[in-house]
Amino acid sequence: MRQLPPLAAVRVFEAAARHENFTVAAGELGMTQAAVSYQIRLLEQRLGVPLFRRARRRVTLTEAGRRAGAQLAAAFDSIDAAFAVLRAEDEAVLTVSVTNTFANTWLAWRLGGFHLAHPTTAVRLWTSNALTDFAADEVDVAIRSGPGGWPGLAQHELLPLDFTPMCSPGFLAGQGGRLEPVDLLQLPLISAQDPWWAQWLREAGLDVVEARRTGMRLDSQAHEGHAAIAGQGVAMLTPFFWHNDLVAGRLVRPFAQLSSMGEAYWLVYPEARARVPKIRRFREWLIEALDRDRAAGGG
Amino acid sequence: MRQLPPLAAVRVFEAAARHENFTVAAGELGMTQAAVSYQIRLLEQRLGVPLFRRARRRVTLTEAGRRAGAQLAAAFDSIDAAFAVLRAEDEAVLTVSVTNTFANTWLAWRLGGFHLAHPTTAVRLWTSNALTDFAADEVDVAIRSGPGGWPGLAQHELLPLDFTPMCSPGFLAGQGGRLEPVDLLQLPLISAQDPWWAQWLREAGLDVVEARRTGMRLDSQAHEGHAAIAGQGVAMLTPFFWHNDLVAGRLVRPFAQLSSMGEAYWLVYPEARARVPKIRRFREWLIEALDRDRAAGGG
DNA sequence: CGCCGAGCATAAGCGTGACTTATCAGCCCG
DNA sequence: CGGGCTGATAAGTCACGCTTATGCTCGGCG
Repeated sequence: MRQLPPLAAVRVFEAAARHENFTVAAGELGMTQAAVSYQIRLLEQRLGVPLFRRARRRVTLTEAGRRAGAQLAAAFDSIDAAFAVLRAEDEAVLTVSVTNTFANTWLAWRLGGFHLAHPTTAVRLWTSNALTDFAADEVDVAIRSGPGGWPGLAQHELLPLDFTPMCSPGFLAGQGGRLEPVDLLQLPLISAQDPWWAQWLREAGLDVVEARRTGMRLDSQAHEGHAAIAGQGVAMLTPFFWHNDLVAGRLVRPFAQLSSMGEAYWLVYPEARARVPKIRRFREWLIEALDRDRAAGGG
Repeated sequence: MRQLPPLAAVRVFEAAARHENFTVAAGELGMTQAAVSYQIRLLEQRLGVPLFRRARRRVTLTEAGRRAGAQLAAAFDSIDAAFAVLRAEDEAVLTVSVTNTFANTWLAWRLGGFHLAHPTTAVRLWTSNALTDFAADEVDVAIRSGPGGWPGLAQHELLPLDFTPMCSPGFLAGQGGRLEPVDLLQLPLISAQDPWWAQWLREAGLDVVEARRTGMRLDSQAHEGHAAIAGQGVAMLTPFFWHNDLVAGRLVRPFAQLSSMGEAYWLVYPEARARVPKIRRFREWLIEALDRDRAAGGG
């Protein structure tokens, strides 16, 4: 029966022994010098043997420490090797399946921040509006809209998918500078067949019998928004995605009413991979970046 | 740069892989089955790979798990070996230097409990009234009386060393059934030269000019107490040590006054060995056993 | 000679995640 | 069909590993 010391302390000692320098070891392990000092002392007290000699503002290994350190380095290499085969997959590349809209209006502009925070992990964006088959597509995480509740997937709600009509300032001026909901029935609506229109108009008190089939139909809110900016009509957009364009005056939002179909944007990935480091890092960065944006007043 | 999973989880997995049984692994590691299940799941989520197949009320290793498990077993053996040389000292024997008094009146009667709790650690008692040289005597821990404050030693106060006169019931009857402090000056005092007598009598309001040199002198409270039980006179004893004899009526305590010279009994050992497992186990058992005794009303 | 920076030790305080307890669910067996 | 093994799961607790802040010592340098 083995009688191992606490492995956290052992790991710290191995790093400290390699460098013969607590501060450097702390840096390697991503912790503070004080923590290293603490763990080493713990281990020494447990063994009853000094592992380092403290002298003149520096530490040197004792003979006992040197021998143990060398053997531990090999042991940890072995542990590392044991798991290396299991994570044969590329830890350096994270593949994100993401809708066109989210990629264009938000993610592409922020991804630099992730790379700054985690220089060793490259992100590959895979824009697709279809639901992801994680196994087949070699996708690590997906950003999707929907009602949530996918089985076998961990999910994090990113933002509620609400919407309101928007158009270009020029377009609005052409309509006399202001609009009532009822006016929309006469105006060119971008992707008018989208159920969002019916929902919003219904909530505005207008009884819409049938969806209008006329006008342009685009397959992504990103395109719809750009069409609206170009003055082609009124688009039903999610304010969060168009915050910058609203602030910059490229888009205006004639109505306060904000509707929703109960959907949201989600970050999802297989539950079984919830703690894969690259996935965890991306999740934490994404949620924090969104929080920051919300605190700053929108997208 | 290595990218190791949390080592606590790795250690649990190694044991679980060896047994292919979470409950048994939990037993080996001294934790609950729930904890093992938790750690395995953590590890699997981190690797993104199932290590066990759950089927029919039992777990079997997956191929990935089997390979990793085998390699980990070797790695932990290596870690164990790295420290084995350092703890060349005998983990199976704990040497306790202890005063005659404490050994006879308390420790010897309780030691069985320690052995029950820790069957693999044998305790060797080394009774000696001299202060211990831990290095020279190959003593692990010492139980000593004194004022405390030894440099380089960790210390735990066990009990205050207070004292009061005691004698046998027969002896007391021979004196008319009750005593006043002043009577003591005429009676045979056991180890009358002991400064405890002067201290107690002074606190009782009697001015003792010189220590009495007559009567028997014994070198240990254990012997003094037994002499008192034998009716040889009045001894100055620590109630905690003689609780059983007081309850059983072998000794009586004529006075409520309890004096002290500010000393106490201490458990001490070198600070550098504070976390050596056998020392830690003994410390925890000893302090708990004393607490239990105190809760039960004395030694 | 005195100041500063590098390096480790130490104290205090905090947050979290590794545990425990309790319960449920599946399966085997008598 | 119930009892006795398994493991999974949920909730709640507590230890302890970590951070922050500070002190100390030593060496280098102007």
